[in-house]
Amino acid sequence: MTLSLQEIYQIFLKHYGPQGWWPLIEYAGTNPTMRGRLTGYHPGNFTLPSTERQMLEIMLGAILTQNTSWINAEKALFALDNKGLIDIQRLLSLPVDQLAQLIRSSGYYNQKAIKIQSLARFLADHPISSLLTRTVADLRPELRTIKGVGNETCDSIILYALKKPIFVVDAYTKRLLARCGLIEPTATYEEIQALFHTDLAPSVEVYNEFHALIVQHCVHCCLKAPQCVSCPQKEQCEKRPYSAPKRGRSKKTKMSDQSPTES
DNA sequence: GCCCAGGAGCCCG
DNA sequence: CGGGCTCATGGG
Repeated sequence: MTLSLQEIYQIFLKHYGPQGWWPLIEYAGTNPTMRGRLTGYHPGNFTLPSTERQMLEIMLGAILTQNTSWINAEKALFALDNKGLIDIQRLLSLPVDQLAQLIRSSGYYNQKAIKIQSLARFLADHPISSLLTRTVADLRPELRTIKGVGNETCDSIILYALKKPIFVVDAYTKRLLARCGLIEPTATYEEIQALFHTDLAPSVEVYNEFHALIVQHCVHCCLKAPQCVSCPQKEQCEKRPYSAPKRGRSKKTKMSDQSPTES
């Protein structure tokens, strides 16, 4: 018998506990041993973010962590904070190459510098205070016009920065649901998201916690090579095979031939 | 050294 | 509209 999404949520919450997302550096920074961790920043506190500064930090983190471990993204966030750059106007006035160097630890830093400035440009024209009064349906298509804000980043911004109910789907979500037999491996982002929106009543708290729990579960248990022995729902999972989508490395990127026969 | 991480854009059939 | 390629650092 396949589990429902509600049942999976309850099992994960009981097994892993509240995750305290989205991580905010002021909560990590007070205790150096917490840095780089995905959990424990402010578990159970859904009043955050409470300031526009924290909302901007979350939006920046959403871009910095694209296809990148949180620990590397967070280092870049600390670097920006140290320069007083978690600020829309300062981000815009900084030359893009300097911004790129500051966020080097997050990888793809040239692209992410452009993405961050395109986000900042959008926010300069659409103040966060004005975004907070709008509906999800209204917000989504407009945020998607920002360069570097795709499906997941867009929904992370809406849910975690603006605290409006939309479910964030990521590669982990797809892997988990495909293995459990709740979706086909070919399911699209919208199809997977619709499943959550249909089966769960709209709730910022539940969507927040569930997505964070899925990440926790997939990082520690439902890995590329699944560790089913430690899975809290192993009895009900269909354990279908799932091969991860290809990650651009199929062809070797040789930087070795820099100068064949230079004069 | 190798594998991988909370994607997105672009280009192509 | 789906698939392949590119972008890139740092931790395990």
